[in-house]
Amino acid sequence: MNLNEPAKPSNFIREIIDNDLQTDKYGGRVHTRFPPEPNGYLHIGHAKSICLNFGLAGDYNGKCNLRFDDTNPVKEEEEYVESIKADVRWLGFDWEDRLFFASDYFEQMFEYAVQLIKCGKAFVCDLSSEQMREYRGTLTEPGRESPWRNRSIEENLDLFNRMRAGEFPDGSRTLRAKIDMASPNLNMRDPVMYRILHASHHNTGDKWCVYPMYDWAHGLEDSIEKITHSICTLEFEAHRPLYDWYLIQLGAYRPQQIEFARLNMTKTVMSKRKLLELVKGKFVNGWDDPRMPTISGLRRRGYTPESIRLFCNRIGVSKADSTVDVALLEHCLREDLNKRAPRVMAVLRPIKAVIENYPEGKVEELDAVNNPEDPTMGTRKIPFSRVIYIERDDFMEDPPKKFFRLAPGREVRLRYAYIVKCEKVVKNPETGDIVELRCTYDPETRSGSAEGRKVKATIHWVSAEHAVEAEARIYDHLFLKDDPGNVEEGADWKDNINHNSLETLQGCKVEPSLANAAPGSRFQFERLGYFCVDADSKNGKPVFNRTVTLKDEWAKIAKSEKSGSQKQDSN
RNA sequence: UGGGGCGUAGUCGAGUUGGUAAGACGUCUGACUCUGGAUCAGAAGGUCGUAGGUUCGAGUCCUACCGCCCCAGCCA
Repeated sequence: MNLNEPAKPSNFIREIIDNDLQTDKYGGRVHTRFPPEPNGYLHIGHAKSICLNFGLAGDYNGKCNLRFDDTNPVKEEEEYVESIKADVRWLGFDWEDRLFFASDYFEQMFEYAVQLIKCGKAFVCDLSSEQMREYRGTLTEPGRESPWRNRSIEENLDLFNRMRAGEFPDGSRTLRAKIDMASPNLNMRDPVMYRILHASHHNTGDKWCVYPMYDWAHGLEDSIEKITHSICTLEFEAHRPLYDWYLIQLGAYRPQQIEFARLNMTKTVMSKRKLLELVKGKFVNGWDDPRMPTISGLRRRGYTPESIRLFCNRIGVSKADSTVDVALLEHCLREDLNKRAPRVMAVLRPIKAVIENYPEGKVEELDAVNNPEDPTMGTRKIPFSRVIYIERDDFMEDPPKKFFRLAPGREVRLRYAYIVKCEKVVKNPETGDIVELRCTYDPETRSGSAEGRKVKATIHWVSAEHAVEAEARIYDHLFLKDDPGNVEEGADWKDNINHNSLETLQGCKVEPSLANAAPGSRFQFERLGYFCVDADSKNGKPVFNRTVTLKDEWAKIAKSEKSGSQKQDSN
């Protein structure tokens, strides 16, 4: 895959692979897999894993499988497998003909289990889950062996087959590996391999009523698919001895498990549980709410696959717990969109401006460049007339020193048009609100003319007569704090939700070219930010999601002045 | 507390066989600009968790300590 992306920095996984290639451990092959459980939507943390696994395969001329780890029918649904496939594809990765399901291997896994029983390494246990917990011991005390641990091979075989046949109720028995109840690694204290679950599975229906546990299943899946490097997150580190143990007992092909640190990001939450809670609790409008860190949310927000891949390559891979600043994600987005997004003029909070000395009824078609970063994107015509809308924030009646936009008696350039001067402010006599601005223009200053007068600012505008009415959804971070999960005792992470993370603006005025913009298309609203057409748009009434603002020097100045004056207030 | 991991600038994160610390984001300066965008130039910011030791020399090796994360689901 040629993504035109810079070389990825080295990391400890590449070192392992390089070394394995040198020693010919896997015959020169690199074969990875992305193994999601279809029990939720993918998020940016999964994107890190996807980019890692598919990226490595691509860079080393290997392969990467998409495999659903669907071993728990009570949590998994078809809806999730479809969304996951769509998200991986959207991110730009291709599993070709290698779409697999753990459930495809259930029969084979069962046979492997029989093999383990036959060599005396597994047994059917009748302990209840509570009893098993008691027998397991604690972190500091060894466990005790199950009283069922020494059943004969024949009895184990018989019982295990009858478990499969559905003779026993849920929870009544398990198949367990016979390892070591005194192991300091609790995962090795005779772990459960199969549990009885009379539940129908999204893939196998009611064929099975015993389902394999993760530790038993995962290594087998990797082994069956001849995976070379089985990359997973840090919490599975303590499971690696078990992963290895099963495959060694079976004499099966054994991949190398490698663990890396999962992604955390500021101003958001990443756990499936919390994400689900946000959706179920209606704190957001579904999994694809543009404030969600889900792939579908980011997509709807207007993120590009390229920007997400770029981000994943830039954050690197390591074993240290870390939290990446969301500003880096946003930086990658701007970097990508800056090159590609067509520029367009849109006024989000309009204020009317009448250019008094401009002839009534006259309309000029002015040339505007579509993208100064890319001349091949050409130009377009935009209409200019006597009455226009400008951004309310671009005018201040009593501006501070560092504000150099429009104010009474001051001049600014209207982008692609003329220099205008504010002559008068018209207010509602009752409320004192500014209703409109009366301006004059200098006919000698039309864009492209040889005139060389400089003004301190250029602002965007839309001709009132030609404006298209639009809705804009202004998104901000979903959480107030960098680490929403880090709360005092008794407090809830949801207390950190930013209740102003969505502001819906009606009556926005956008240039006519946007009237029928296709859902999903992305634009830069000049001076404001990048916006993406939402699927809620109707013909002639587009809805825009603000993807991300432009970097805004003025916002920084305004903010620091504000906090400066607050400091003074408190003194 | 038993076991397994991890600790390099505000945040990520490179640091091959020991020769006194890449890069990116963020922050701050300046230049340029018909987007206060982009671009360009530059700056600040690190006792490499701490303390010892080996060595001419240690982020890299040794020892001890400290801190953080994970494991006691018939979840993954």
